[in-house]
Amino acid sequence: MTFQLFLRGRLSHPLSPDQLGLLDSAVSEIKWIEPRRPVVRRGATIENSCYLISGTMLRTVDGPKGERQILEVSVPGDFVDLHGFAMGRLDHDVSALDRCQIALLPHARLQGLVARDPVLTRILWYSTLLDAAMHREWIFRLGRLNAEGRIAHLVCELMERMRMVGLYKQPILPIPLMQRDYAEACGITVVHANRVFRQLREAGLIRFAREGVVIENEPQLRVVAEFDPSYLYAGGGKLLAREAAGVR
Amino acid sequence: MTFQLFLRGRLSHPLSPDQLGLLDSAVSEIKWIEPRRPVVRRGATIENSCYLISGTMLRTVDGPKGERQILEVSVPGDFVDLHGFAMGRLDHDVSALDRCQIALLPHARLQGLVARDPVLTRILWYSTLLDAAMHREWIFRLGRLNAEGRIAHLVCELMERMRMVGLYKQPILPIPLMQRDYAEACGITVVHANRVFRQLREAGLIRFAREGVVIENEPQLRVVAEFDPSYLYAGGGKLLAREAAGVR
DNA sequence: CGAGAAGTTGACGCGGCTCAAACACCGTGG
DNA sequence: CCACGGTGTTTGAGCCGCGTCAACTTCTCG
Repeated sequence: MTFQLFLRGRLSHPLSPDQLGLLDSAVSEIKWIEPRRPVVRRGATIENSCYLISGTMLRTVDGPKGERQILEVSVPGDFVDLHGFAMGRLDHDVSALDRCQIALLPHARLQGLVARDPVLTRILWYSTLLDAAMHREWIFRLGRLNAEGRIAHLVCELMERMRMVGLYKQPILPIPLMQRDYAEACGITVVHANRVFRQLREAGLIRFAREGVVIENEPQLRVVAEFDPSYLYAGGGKLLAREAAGVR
Repeated sequence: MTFQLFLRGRLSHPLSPDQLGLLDSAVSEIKWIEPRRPVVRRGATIENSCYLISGTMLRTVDGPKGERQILEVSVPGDFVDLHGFAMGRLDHDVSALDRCQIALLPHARLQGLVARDPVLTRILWYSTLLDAAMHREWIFRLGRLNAEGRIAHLVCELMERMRMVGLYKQPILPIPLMQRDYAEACGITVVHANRVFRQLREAGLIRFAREGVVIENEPQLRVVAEFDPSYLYAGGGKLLAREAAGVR
């Protein structure tokens, strides 16, 4: 069941066996990617979209001076570059963080699928919009939080997303990001990321480890992160926490 | 012709009269919004999507401590909250910057349109993906550029987008953002935004004015901004182009 | 012509960057 | 078995970009 985790926890009704079957039938190939290997390069015209079955992938852009910015961390169940189907090319790079298993879906087959099934089309559309919603929260994170808040916020997001696909087993967040990756995702330097991790460790919130961050005080971490998970659309969309919490 | 500017410059084949007619028929109401008035509040379930005919709108989020972050500046021809159609609610606020004219499209009618016309559906999907692409560039801007670069980059983007819809007439960029808005879009304070504008003025790149920034040295501005417009997909995506042309 | 809002400027402090060095952890080859 | 180099983490010293606080000026409009 390749697409078992697809949109898990993000729809009010889970995908039907029919829909899962249709998606399965659009897969041309399943393959493994070695750690830190690129999968799609910015600007290349692509003929497949890529669904992540297991492992972690990174979406990044590089500035003209070589500065690397991580745009998103993809976890199992994510359609990594589905938007490439509607856009024809990617405006950023995609690469594997650790060893990844991916399914390739030729655009020609997606084309047929979309022509035949409007409901599934809407679902695919929705999944690309979830990406956009996460992008917006990253903009907020980078624009309005300090270094500590940014790292805490990123950890909260990944924790929440891993929980939705059933891959977060307390207290370890099994995503092997290095401190450099956290720095590149949060717009700070490695050195400062390290200082922030120390600070968070001494406050008893999280501990950094190779295999993944260890969460020691999730409630307090959320406070530091100013984290409101409603942008992740758990359950497919309901009331927002910030609103439900009271303030107008 | 309400949708004359829709995706102008973003498709290799312009929208057909049929497609424009279909969109027109989905409009329930056209109305004006006064400056700085909210249009959609975060979390509210919405029944219409909102297309911007003239004026400028802002998409923003507020943190729990009241920090406001601008997520995007919408210009005429933009479908401001089309993603609300596929998601059911918005995760951010939308408000008018100046006096705006908008067209409301009830989701029920969009629903019918989408069920009937797969090509137009793809085009609408594509337009929401353009938003996501801009979001990604904002992430890069906030994560990797300093204050000067961020403001320069924002100005470059707005210039380019206004040019695509034929609304940038040299040398004025007719978007009445205040310095506070630039600050809130770029993750800096008003005071510092002001210093950056002085710096850019003394360097002869741009001058700030109420009615809009005056561009004095576009090539150099792009250098400072590290600006690469490819993320705006001028000319459109390959796959989509074929479809828009009516090829099956 | 008064009042509020937006823009401008200075003084000062802090968060995060830079440079630099040391330390821990690995896989490799002698 | 140890020596070794490479990569990632940790920590310190000093500096600068940007934030904060607080005036003051200029614009706009009633």
